[in-house]
Amino acid sequence: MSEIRPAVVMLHRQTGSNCAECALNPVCLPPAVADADLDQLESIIERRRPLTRGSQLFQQGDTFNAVYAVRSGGIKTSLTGPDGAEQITGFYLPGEIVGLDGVAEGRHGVTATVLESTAVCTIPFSHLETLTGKLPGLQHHLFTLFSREIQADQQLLLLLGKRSAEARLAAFLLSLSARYQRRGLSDRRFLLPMSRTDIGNHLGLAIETVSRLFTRLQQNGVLAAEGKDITLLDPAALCQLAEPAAECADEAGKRVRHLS
Amino acid sequence: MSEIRPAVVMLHRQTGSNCAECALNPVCLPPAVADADLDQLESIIERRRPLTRGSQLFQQGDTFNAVYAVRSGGIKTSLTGPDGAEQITGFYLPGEIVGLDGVAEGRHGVTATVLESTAVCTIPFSHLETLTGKLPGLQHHLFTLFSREIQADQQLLLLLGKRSAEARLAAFLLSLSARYQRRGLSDRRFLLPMSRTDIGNHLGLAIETVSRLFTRLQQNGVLAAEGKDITLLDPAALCQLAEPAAECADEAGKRVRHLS
DNA sequence: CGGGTGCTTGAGTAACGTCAATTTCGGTGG
DNA sequence: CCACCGAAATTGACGTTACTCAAGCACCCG
Repeated sequence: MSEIRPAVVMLHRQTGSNCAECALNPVCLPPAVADADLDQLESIIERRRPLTRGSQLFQQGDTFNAVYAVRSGGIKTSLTGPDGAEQITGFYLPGEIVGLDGVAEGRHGVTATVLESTAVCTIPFSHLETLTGKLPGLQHHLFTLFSREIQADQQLLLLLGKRSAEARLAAFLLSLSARYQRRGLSDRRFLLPMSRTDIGNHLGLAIETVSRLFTRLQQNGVLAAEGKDITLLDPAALCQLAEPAAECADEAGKRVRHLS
Repeated sequence: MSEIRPAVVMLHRQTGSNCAECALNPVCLPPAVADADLDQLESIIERRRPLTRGSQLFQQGDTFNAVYAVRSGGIKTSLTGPDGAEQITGFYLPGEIVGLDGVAEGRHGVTATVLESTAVCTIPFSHLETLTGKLPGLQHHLFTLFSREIQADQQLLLLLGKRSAEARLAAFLLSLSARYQRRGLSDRRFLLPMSRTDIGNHLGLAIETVSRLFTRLQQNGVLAAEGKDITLLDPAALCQLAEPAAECADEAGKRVRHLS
């Protein structure tokens, strides 16, 4: 419909074949490593050919060998209960690290599934661990990544435990927006790498509820959605919805109240 | 009513004034450290006088300096949204480590509040980090602790996203039971260190719902509750409730179906 | 003994889930 | 390029779970 293509695709070929050239450098592992040590890090990283939609990086219960940096595309991690109920615990965008949960028991606690054609860097954890022993900066950075994962999960707990369906979806979209912006992409328009079903699952909502919410947000002029192509028309309003009674950063001095 | 006192109190004076003597040794930091190196670990640990109920170990937003090992008592961590909504993200029992989330931003992402008279070991993180650089076993154990925290949060996500109120409470009680057992205490009878309000908050339920559930579980003979003194009469039934359609370890060969 | 806090119980309701019927989209082969 | 198929998404009607509001009770601490 529009001539402008969403910005997501831009990133694909900017990720070079080594860390120094990689466009994701600032949001991945390397920032904590001095240039001189970068080749040590690189020597342990394996790059595989792109994975196709629906394939799995690892499954819940698999022995834990490596963590994975997403180079392009997207990954979801999900947890299956004994009764078969599945909860998507997170979505991982380029530059983010998947699989950190597996260290504890030596087995992965979640299943990692590819959302769209996706390239990853495989980082064998035992090698990484010996390297962190030598590079204090890298060790600290790895602690930071663990810690960030914990904080993300806890933010989601707040969302699932205390927020309305509307607030959950609003917060989710804002989170994606911020993460795209951090990678130098548009924070106003982006392509959702996941289905509505996945969004609903992740937010603890029925898919029908998610669908109705998208419809409502469009009716209220907060966003425009053409399938997975999302444009945030009024981020401030979205923020109001996400965090009732919070002071949101407003762009044009307007305050927006709860929409019916 | 009964002559038997709940087992929780037993632990209090078994925690010696150093790691080697500490009864929690197997569930805390030291298992990964050779005896020869234990004094190095001890040298960085500070032991404070016990904290009183309601006091705070740290607050959300405080600069991150240390992590804390619970020696006796109990701690809750909670996250407050911009609108004031509060979500309790976890409860920490003796031997568990609080504060790992703070590494990422250098500030604590949660507030840690004391539930009952509680003693902690303060472990300055910068010191711990230099030590982990020297002791690979300790480094790995620390990664494990991070990872375990992530897995706990993700299990809770599954609970909040996919389970009924009844299943949430059942799973919560079983989790506590297992953790007490791990510390050599009774898995059948224990004292809840937290209030019903806290339980409700943690599980994303209204306090009235929690209260009603306790009543119902007692009517069904699954457990007996006298205030915070809980006795699990039928753990297998509780497990059935926690994980619909799962095969629970049953003690007497009886299968229990969903109770109305 | 009083006041407060925490817990229980009941009645009414709202938010969200379930079920079901269409419609749209994306991929595939003719 | 178009026709077709299945999966994904939308929309509506209805049902249920768990929340809210409200009242009463039990317990702890001063």
